[in-house]
Amino acid sequence: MKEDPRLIATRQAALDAAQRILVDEGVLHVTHGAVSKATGISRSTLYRHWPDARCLRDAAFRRIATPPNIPPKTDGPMRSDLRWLLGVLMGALNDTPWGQIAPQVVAAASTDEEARLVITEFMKDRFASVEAVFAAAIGRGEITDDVPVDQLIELAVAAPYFRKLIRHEALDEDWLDRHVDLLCSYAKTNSGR
Amino acid sequence: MKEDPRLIATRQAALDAAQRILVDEGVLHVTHGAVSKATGISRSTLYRHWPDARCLRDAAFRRIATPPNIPPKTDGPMRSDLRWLLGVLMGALNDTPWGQIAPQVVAAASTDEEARLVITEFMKDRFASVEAVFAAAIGRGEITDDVPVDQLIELAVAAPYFRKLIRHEALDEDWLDRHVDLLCSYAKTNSGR
DNA sequence: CTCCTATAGAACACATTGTTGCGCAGTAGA
DNA sequence: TCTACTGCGCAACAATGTGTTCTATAGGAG
Repeated sequence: MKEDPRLIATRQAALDAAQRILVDEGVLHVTHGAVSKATGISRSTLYRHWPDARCLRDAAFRRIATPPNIPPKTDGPMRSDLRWLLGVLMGALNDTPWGQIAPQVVAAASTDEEARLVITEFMKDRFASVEAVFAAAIGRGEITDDVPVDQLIELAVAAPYFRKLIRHEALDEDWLDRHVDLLCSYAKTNSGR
Repeated sequence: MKEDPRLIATRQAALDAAQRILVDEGVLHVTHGAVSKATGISRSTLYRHWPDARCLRDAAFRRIATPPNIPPKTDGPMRSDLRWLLGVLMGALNDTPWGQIAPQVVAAASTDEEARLVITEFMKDRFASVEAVFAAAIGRGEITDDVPVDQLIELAVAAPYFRKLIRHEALDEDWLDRHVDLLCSYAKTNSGR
């Protein structure tokens, strides 16, 4: 028993519009009325699919907030691996819908348990990627295992997020170079004490 | 020609209530109606003071987001100054209304120009405080002026914000000690190259 | 005391949110 | 093809929130 194609078409068109509104105008503007106006789908139909505003917003969030898989690169040298990985992260913040809705997910996480899970899982994944780079560097003997890796990981990820979400400063190649330089410099000068 | 005490009293009572609503229930619930119900002040009076909902919310935000004056401590040593300053910052994030509404300001700033101003001004102030510490350390010769101070300032502030707002991890004394250690260690080992 | 002005309160128009009932049209199964 | 089902559009509706305007009242300044 297949699903009625009308259901699928409506859901897809509505969520396309909801996603666009979420990115362009913010979560507050993702309403049944706005989606209806944008798509031509009647409000009553939208209410049948998503009983209230929260359901609709959650659906729009979930559509965007799925973290992409980052293929690991840990073949060294450390600076190269780190630069590549943080470049991917920076690119996601700059050029994908994720970067645009991240601030709203952050806000939601302060009151909403599910949003908090989404973001902590997301960060756990990011941290693991960075940790793999440092672990590989330790394995190659580039740095020693007495450097405070956990702190460096946090700083590595914190900087681009802080810069983008809170300061609204540009994330560009030049900044990234300096950021990676600082991380590597610290890691190396604190090796083998 | 003094200002009518009625004006002052009304503004203060209204903003007190608006602030409480903002912290307890979120920005969405900060409305003229809600403030009116909470204070007994009539809606028309509130509209006279803040012509629309956005003005009212902005006023409530600004009331909380106004940086408290941090008495500067730059008499050294650098580690002590930095530890003290970041301790104040951490305390603000942990124990003041600012820590509670910061996520909402971050989210609002992604689409709202006024909120962005609030947060960038706030950060400018924080950054200036940290910079004063480094400048004093350079003046005393603790570190040299070829250290990338701007980057260190950003990391110094980014870490607690990232940890609190995005990771929802604890900001405690132990973490702060390690954070300050790392910053100072980097600044000193990269002095006088 | 008198003038000025802030406030309270009510009435109003308007938009948004959410619900319900009905006719229509597209879909699936025989 | 015929029939039963179901999603959709539409209109009407209540409830709430937003913003305006008017008048009467009460408190403050000179």
